[in-house]
Amino acid sequence: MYQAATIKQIAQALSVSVSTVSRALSDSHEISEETKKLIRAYAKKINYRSNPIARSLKNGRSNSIGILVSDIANSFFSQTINGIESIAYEKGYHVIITQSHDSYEKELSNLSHLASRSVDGILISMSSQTTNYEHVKELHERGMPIVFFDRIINEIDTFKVATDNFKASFEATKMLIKKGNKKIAFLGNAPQLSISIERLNGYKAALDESNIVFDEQMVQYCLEGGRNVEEISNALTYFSSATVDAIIIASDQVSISAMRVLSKTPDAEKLTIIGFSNSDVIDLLSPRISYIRQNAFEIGQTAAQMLIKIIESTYPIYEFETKLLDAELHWIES
Amino acid sequence: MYQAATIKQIAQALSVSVSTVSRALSDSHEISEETKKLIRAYAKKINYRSNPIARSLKNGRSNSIGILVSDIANSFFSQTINGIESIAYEKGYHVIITQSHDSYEKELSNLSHLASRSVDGILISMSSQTTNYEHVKELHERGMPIVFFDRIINEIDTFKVATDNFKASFEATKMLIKKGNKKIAFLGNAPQLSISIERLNGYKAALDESNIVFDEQMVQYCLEGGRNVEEISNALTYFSSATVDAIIIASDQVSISAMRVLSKTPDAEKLTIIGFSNSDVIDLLSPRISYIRQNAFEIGQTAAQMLIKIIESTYPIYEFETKLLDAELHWIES
DNA sequence: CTGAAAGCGCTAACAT
DNA sequence: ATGTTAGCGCTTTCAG
Repeated sequence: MYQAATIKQIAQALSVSVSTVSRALSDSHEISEETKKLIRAYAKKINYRSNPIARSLKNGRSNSIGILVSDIANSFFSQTINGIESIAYEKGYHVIITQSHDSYEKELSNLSHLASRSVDGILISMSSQTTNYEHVKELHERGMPIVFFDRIINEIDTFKVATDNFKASFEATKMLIKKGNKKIAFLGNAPQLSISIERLNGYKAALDESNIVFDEQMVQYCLEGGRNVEEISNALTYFSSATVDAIIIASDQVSISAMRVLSKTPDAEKLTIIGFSNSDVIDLLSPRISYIRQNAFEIGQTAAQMLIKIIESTYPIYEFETKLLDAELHWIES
Repeated sequence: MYQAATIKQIAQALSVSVSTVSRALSDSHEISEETKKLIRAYAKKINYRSNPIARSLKNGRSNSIGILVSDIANSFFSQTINGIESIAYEKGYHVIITQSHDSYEKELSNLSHLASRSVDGILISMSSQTTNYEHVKELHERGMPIVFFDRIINEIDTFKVATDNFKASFEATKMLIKKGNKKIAFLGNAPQLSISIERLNGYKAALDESNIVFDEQMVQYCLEGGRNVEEISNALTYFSSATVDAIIIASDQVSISAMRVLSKTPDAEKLTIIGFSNSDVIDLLSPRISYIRQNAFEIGQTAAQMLIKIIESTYPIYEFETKLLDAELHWIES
């Protein structure tokens, strides 16, 4: 097996103490330039690299952060992760990615896995099947730095980053109205998710502003977050039979799954669809779909910056900010 | 700050020694059932979790494996990662994912990052811009367990897993020929990649079997692996002007980018396209494209199993296997 | 069956 | 300017 060099070996080889080596390598001012040079040269020669695990044990920090998302195959999340990584890397942190696949059980086990002190903080986007937040609360109360992004929860007071979902949904709905659609339906992810609630509120507000009466029947949810195509198929069939003009789809995965269903639906062109999606091929799908693209990369960057701020803060932080970023509406004339 | 419970605390609280606690928690046979029960109960009560960093330092293993892929947003890779995770999780390993974004520099720094972070082994799919393999060789020679998947290299003797690219490409080309296409072009990723070479060979063999003379002019490569749309656009324009009947696209990312270009090309329907792709919406794109879907999840699982086998092997391994998995050809009649 | 003690590699307070 | 020592949390001989 591969045996890495240690400061002890360097110390013995040069007949100095380990502390001298340690200090020399961290460029301490209390070591003479000569010895520093000597030690650095030898360290380089035997290709010494400091053991991060030992250092972690010593100073109680692992210099790694955990990420919990529902699915990395989801374009929104893979883009967010790229944003997170760009900041983490720059600041010297490793990133450990875990996926809940929208399962509460998986979320639970991933969080406890991450929490067992191997990460300095966690970036969380909630699973769509989670309705009980005790596990996150406990983690937070025990002092684990946490930042929520995308699917945030109000129950915990910390930094949060997301798209301005209300605004994005409001504007999308207004656009649908402006284009002459009368009967507009809303198809969401699980109802307790922040993204579902905020996007529904934006939708309602837009209807309201145009004096369209909100109709409870025009709202359907996908409890399994778009994984279950049948769920979506049922909702779409229901909307069709209710002679809906347009649908706003409030989730990336649901948008894609809905497109799959619609591609096999004869009269799909009659429906105007606008969906939240960060898929890089959303504009190539048929039938055509207008879409709302979130600023995923920047959401990731912001979340990572916030988390590292908490981790590196010497004093406890009591003032937390919730940052909302604008999304882009891409209207496709059909 | 968050302070985790330690075995020391348990020991003091129950007036036993730390070693007793350690042994009790690892279910050693030399501890009485009574004390075990007592200790486990208290450990559970204060929510004790063993500190993996301390354990790593002690036994020289981190129980984590590193992954290096070009891009997690690529469906093939996100599916592969899911396969890797399923095995890793089951066997008690953490997974640290890094992306090269097909850059040689990034690959270099990620690998040294992973190595110094003391992962127990690394799963590698080479960047398309890498032509010098010294960095990987050195890592391997220093004893780091490595398994290559998808984009493998011959220069290093270890376990490897990939699609049977020759066969997949051979069959796809045969299908194109069978469907009456005469002039068949090949569009690949970077030419030194194993996936490019093997798929080109399969293409050549199929032409050969049908007595079609191989024409060097009918082969184009994308040096930037599909990131640069212009590169692809040029290749496609070139093929068009050469009145090609069909194109086989030998890379996931290139397939998607090519579709983007073709969606804006007037006579795109005249071309028959067949591309390697694991995108979950490939069948919804327009124009229609036939596709070769790799068994990504299983590739990931196999690679992870191989790596863990190396890591956990007590004796050095000298016999290495290269496993090739079949892909599925999805022919779409247009 | 249980305890004492060493040590994994590193840092830092406390000597000298 | 350099050395000594203790200790981070855990496992594992070695001693009872």
